[in-house]
Amino acid sequence: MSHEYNPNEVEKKWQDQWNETQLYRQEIDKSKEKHYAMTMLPYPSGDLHIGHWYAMTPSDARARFMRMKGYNVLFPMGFDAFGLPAENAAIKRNIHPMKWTFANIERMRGQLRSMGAMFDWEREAVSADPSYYKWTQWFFKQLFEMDLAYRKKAAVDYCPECATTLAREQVWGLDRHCERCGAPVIKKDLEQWFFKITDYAEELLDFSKIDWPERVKVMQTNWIGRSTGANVTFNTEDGDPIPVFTTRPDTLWGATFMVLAPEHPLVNKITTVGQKTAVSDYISATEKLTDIDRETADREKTGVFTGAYAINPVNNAKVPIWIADYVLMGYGSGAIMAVPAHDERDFAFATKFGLDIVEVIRMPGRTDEDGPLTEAYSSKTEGTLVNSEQFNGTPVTEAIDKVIVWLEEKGAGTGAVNYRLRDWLISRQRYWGAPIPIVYCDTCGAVPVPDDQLPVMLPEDVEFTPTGESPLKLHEGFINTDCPICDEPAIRETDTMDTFMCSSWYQYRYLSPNDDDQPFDPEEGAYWLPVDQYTGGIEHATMHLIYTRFFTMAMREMGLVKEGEPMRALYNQGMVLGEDNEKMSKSRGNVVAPDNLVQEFGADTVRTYLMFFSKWDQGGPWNYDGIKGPQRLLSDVWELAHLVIEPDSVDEKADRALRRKTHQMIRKVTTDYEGFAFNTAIAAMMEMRNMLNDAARKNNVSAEAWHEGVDNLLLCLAPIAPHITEECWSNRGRPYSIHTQDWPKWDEETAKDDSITLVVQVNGKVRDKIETEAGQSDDALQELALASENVQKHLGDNPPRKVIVVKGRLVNIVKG
RNA sequence: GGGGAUGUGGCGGAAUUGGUAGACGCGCAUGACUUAGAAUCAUGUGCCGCAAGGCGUGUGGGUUCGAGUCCCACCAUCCCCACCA
Repeated sequence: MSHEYNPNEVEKKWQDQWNETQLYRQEIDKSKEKHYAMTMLPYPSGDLHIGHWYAMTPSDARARFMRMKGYNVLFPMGFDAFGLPAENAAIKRNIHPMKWTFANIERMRGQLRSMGAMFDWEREAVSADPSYYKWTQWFFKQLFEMDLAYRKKAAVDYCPECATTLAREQVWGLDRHCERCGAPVIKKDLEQWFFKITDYAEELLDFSKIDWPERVKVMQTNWIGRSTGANVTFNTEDGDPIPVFTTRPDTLWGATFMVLAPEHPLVNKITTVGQKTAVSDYISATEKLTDIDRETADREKTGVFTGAYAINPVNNAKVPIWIADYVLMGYGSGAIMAVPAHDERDFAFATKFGLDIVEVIRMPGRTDEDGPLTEAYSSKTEGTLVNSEQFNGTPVTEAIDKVIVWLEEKGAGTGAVNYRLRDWLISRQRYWGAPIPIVYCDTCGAVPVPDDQLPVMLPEDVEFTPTGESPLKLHEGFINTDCPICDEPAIRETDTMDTFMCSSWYQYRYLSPNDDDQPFDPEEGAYWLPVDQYTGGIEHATMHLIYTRFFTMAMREMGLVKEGEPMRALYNQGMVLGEDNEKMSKSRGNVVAPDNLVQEFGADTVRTYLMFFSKWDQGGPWNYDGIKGPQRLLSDVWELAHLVIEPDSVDEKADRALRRKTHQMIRKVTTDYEGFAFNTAIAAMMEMRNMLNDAARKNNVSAEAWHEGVDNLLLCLAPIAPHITEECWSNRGRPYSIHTQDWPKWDEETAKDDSITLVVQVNGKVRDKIETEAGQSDDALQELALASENVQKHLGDNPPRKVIVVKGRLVNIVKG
């Protein structure tokens, strides 16, 4: 039996065999506990990137581990197949997006298979398939009927390059560029569909039911941006109410002016004749500003007086109303009460325009003699109220609540919560997405397409223009239809849905991807849901991972799921970088192509290296030399597994040491897999390999100890390197398949060390190391330590002042 | 400006969570095998020092018998959010 390890041959052989024997068919089995493991599905860009391998193969290893531990594991795969690149390819290369997408999927399926992952392809879901988007549309209708979808005209972020609107999350960077193409994003007034994700802001802030990384929870919390305070209504002199939100109702007496966003609907009405020109000049100047300029915090404040005044409801003071671009229409009510003494921005504005600054919070230690404030004082924890009538002398810490109570009694305001989270804009002016199933009728308004007419199919006979404008808008056959209610001629919605809509519910479609009667089979759902372990990149923290939570909460209202949280546990992997420690990119020329690696090293080696070079959540640079370590490990495992061992004599000590190592390895690998620490698990298996190598060379261990070691090494390695372990297992005459074997158990007694290295310190510095029997009493260890020659030398004549014994490990002697 | 994370040999990274710093791997050095190389095997490998010994986890302080780990201040890098009222 002198066959060489040929990875490509072995991998092909077993991938075929697994396929034939349906080893990875995943079906309901109520005799077993279920485990729904899921890794984020890829976009079919055409080529599998090493990043996909990095995201998916450790996730696969974890799923395989859970399977061997006895769980019935569901580990599906699919494609998030709608989206812009397909359309861009269509425009550039004159290929239909559908053709492009499905060709890519075909190619990527093959690449994904080369990973040797345990995906159940029977459960594959493809979001661009009509049988899938039928249900995406159905969900849109459900949300519409639940009043969670609405249409409004809004100034939305628009990418001129992609010719479509973007969700706020898809606008990136200080310069506010398009997530996809990098072009600067502009504002545009359009009628758009929104989902009321803000209705769930409070529940989305509650992470108590899920075990997600702190980082993601913090990012989502900041994104939702809850702040508490009060809504207070100021009235103009003409009696027009201007509601404002403030987090500092305690500073109301210091509100010496108001500022409205230039887009505020009241601006036109209240501006006095004399200020008309100045105001309209300012508004058009603002419109010309890019968002880059407008939203830079350290920019000098600009603004203009409207000529109008409002009445401060707490003291009836007459305060001027200004407009300024530092107040944003999209947050709160688009208007603020300005308290220059206690808000940095208002202070800067008041200073520039010579507006009154009234101190209403007295900072501790400050007196009247200190003169006017030189900067805003905004502490929420220190200071007391002044110039605030009956509240004078109230500490700030109590004042906020007291003022709210008083405002409510007086009818001037109410306690309020405000969120930074906006409703989710889902309309896209693009072709390659799920059409929004709405028909506009002159008499009946916006009417949802009846269920029996779903899906609203994307027409295939479309022409793409270089401008990127959606060809749906030009497709007469698509646009013109009849109203489902009154049967009169009507017009179809030509926008399609944000692809995040498709990926918000794919974990449900996997349950029964071919079901034509419902989004998913409830029986499957009852068994598999929710997802137990989700893995994927951190970049989705405030997008996909918020959307899918919202979606599931809404699905709970629809009665489709029991729990409002889609994924119980989440793990974020890091990123593989290029050899130069930089993000991989074509322009840098540091891209690592997995297909070539598989050719050269085999999938098992690539998998092992990816899981070995760093802890999974950290990521790190790829290194072509570094892959040699895992490569040697696997070729050694191959040799060891095929070795025939016939010891002339057995060295009891070596035999015992090998058995101990075996059980220590099982223990270490088991706990490491549980915590996604594949790197240290592999290190433990390498130690095992080293010891087996040594035993083989010396030929001094029993056949029992040897086979126990080799078999358990194969079992431990199986989740990471599924092909080579299957082949070795099979060649050793073990039953098919290694992947359905029980996860090995370790014996604590066998794993126990029988000797220890006692570390002896004097004043915390290591002065001796003594090999001694394990399990001795503290007193015995202390005696042993004190007897050390080296210790005596360092101790001198004085008796030790103190001796600390760390059980079974260390003795520290404090000099007298 | 706010929030979060990270900093350990030539390199990737370990460290039972306050108890031997540097596991495991790469690389390197020396040796073996070889006509030679590749591969493989053996031994060594934090730094300074012939040695005894000393120094060492971004920097400076502190707590402790004992600190990579805890506390305070600072430096550097990365990520997220950002005129959010």
